Amino acid sequence: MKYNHKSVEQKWQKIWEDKGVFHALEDSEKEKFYALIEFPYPSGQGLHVGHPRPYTALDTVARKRRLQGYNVLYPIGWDAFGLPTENYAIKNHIHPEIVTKKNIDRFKKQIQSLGISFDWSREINTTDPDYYKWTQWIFIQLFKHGLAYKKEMNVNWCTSCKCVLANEEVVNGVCERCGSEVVHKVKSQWMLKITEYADRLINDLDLVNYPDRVKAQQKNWIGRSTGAEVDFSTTTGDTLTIYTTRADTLYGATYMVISPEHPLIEKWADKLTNIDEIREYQAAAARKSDFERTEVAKDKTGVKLDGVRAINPVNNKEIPIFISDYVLVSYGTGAIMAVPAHDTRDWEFAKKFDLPIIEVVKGGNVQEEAFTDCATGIMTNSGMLDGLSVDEAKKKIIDWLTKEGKGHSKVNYKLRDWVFSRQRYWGEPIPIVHCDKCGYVPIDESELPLKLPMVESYEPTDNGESPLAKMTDWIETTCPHCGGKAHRETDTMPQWAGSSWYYLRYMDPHNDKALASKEALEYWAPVDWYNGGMEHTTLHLLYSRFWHKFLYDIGVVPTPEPYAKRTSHGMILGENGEKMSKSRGNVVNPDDIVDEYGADTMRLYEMFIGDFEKAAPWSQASIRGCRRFIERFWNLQTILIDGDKIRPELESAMNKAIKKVGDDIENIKFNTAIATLMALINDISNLKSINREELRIFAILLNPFAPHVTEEVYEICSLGDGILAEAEWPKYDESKCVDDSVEIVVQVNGKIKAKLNISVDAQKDEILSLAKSDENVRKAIDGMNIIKEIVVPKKLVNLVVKP
RNA sequence: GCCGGUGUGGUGGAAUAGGCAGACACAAGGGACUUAAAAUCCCUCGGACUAAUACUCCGUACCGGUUCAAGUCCGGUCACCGGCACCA
Repeated sequence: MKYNHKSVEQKWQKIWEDKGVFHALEDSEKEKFYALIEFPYPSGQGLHVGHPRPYTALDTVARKRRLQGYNVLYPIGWDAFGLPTENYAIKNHIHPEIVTKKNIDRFKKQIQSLGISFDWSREINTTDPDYYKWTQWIFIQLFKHGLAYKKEMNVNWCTSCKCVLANEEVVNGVCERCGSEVVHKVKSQWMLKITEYADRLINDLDLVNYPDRVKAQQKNWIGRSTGAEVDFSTTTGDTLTIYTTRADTLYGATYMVISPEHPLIEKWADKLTNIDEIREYQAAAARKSDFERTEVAKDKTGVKLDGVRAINPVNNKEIPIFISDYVLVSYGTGAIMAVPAHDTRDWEFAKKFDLPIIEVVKGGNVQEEAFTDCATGIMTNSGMLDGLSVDEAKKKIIDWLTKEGKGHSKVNYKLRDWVFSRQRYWGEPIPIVHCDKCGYVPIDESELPLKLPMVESYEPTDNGESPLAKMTDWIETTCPHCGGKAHRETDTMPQWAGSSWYYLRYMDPHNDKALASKEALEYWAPVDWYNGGMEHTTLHLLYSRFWHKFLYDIGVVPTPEPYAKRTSHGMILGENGEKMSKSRGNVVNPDDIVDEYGADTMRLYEMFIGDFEKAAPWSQASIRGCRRFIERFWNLQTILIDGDKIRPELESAMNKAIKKVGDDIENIKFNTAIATLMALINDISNLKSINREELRIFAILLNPFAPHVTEEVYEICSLGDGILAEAEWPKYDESKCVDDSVEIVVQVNGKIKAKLNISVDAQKDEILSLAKSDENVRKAIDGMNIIKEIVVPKKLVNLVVKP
């Protein structure tokens, strides 16, 4: 009896669709379970085998939860704004809307062939005006609350995309998307004040169940540090404020460094005798691209400011001031006190410019290298701080500075505000107009959505303006505030906008009064389980937590965090162990696998391939093992016998399997869950028979992984009215998970000498005497003194002997 | 440099809370069935020493430690992967 996956899979997919069995229920009394995968970007390349890994994983969880009686929401949609589509549209002279539709159709067909239990009635699309209406609405709320502002600033500019990038989108000095060079440009940009939420984005990580590596990465990115701001007076009478985390080393400051962009330089220009040299250094620093700036192991460079000196507030000593690009204008105050004895960068600089190095913390040899250990050092050469530990000294000096009005404690973050404008066509228009009289004014909410106008050309402009800037008809409008002449914002939102709140829309996707109804939000929020890639940890995941917290603050959503639990899948690599990509020629298309082996085999293999959280190379050969397993399951029909109870010979194995498979699915150990089922089918094959109850349970356990073939067998063998229709996830009996007898290992001095089958409830003495009576053991202990006897019930015996 | 992670057979990978290393698969080799092949079924499968599936020894990146017992815990080293990177 050959298993025909094509007809069986088509049959069940049609039944599921016709009956709408995966539609989440409104107004249900049942407990809810909201599972979420990161919605895909519908690229022109179609799906590759990496996409279904997370989809299948949460599908397995979702299907199991349905069998456990939950009202499950497992939705999908399309994150469809973005550059590749736009670039394709430009090249082929097709409107991006048409390209998007074509790509979505293809993705949808491919995903549907896998039999994932998505609720397609809630499908969303970020480029749909009915959807981006609410993206724009959120932006307006951000604006009204002062969290969106426009600012002239130095931005990252991708030379190939011709578009600004957020800090998060610059990787190793190049564009995250296309790998092209990123340069600095001064432009007026829309910004979102994510920094206002920095503390809560760190602290509230305690409220959620994320993997430690995700939490660590987010904390790292936000980069909170606690230190102090200290005011140094200068010989010009100006105050130079610096930020430091080592206020304790204030007596060791032998010079100051300010960034090349520091505003005091302009102020001091006529007092500086070497201003030409300084200007030259400033210009050189400005010319550097991000790539050059981030290059490692650079030599320290800088120029001394001749004509101005700073005064150390603790001892009134005059010290020189330098400019150097190792001090960043965008962090702290853009100025530092340099303590070469206790900071490696300052040490390098001091050695190069031959500046004094004064030890103020004992414990190292500061002439050889900077001593940066805070834990063990004792203060010295530090007046009032002498003899204190570093921690004590920090506290004392900050108290002193505060009292004297010369400084105060201060928290700083590496996180910067989010650069939110893009000079491209295929994104949400920013719903703001500029009026000469009223400034920036949001359009009236009743005017939403502000639709993208049809344009002739989506080509980005070389002068750095959005393609929309050429649309004079569209740009010219009236001010919603005063009715006077105004013009529209021509930049669009970044791709991250639509994905920052999409999980809310799934809860109530067709609502035209609100982004989702209060009732839907109350019932479904938060997302119970969100799986996604590690690459989104400091981008999408952080952005969406920020937006959610804002929506929480203005009373739109009922929970402080969007996602209760986060898991992360590893990448599926090509057969050669490298990342799958078109250029490497190692891309595997899931369509071919589904066609040849079926969706169930494909799903099973994706889950069996290895630890879900780790990367795993694809192996065409290994798939066959999964197909064999499906066929062995299918062929259980041929050895089916009557019986409505698990037979004693399978009782322990089946109870253990129910327990193990259930636990493993919850703990994302899908590979061992499947291994357990494979081992169970081996046991069953050895018995050469399976009864109806055993087959029924086996089919239900396998169903979340291989939903088609299990339903088919369930139906053919008349095991019930259908797994989805009526089956419940089986329960196990803990008392039946143990065998009557267990194998006990007998060791002598830690070496295995025998294995004994002993009744589980055998007592210590009994086990010992049985162990000692084994012939091999007797030989090993003969003529020796037993000095220790270790008995671990149900596990082992270890006899420690000496001659 | 800092933060996080990983290192186990020919391969992918197993091994609650320190207790039989290699589950479950793939590949390989041998056999059965077959005119033949495919499919299926059975056997072998870390290494050394062996006639042996008998003994014994070695073996979880490397060095050392704790323990009756270490892939697992501790200290150190190396390699690789991911993130951050002159953040004061």
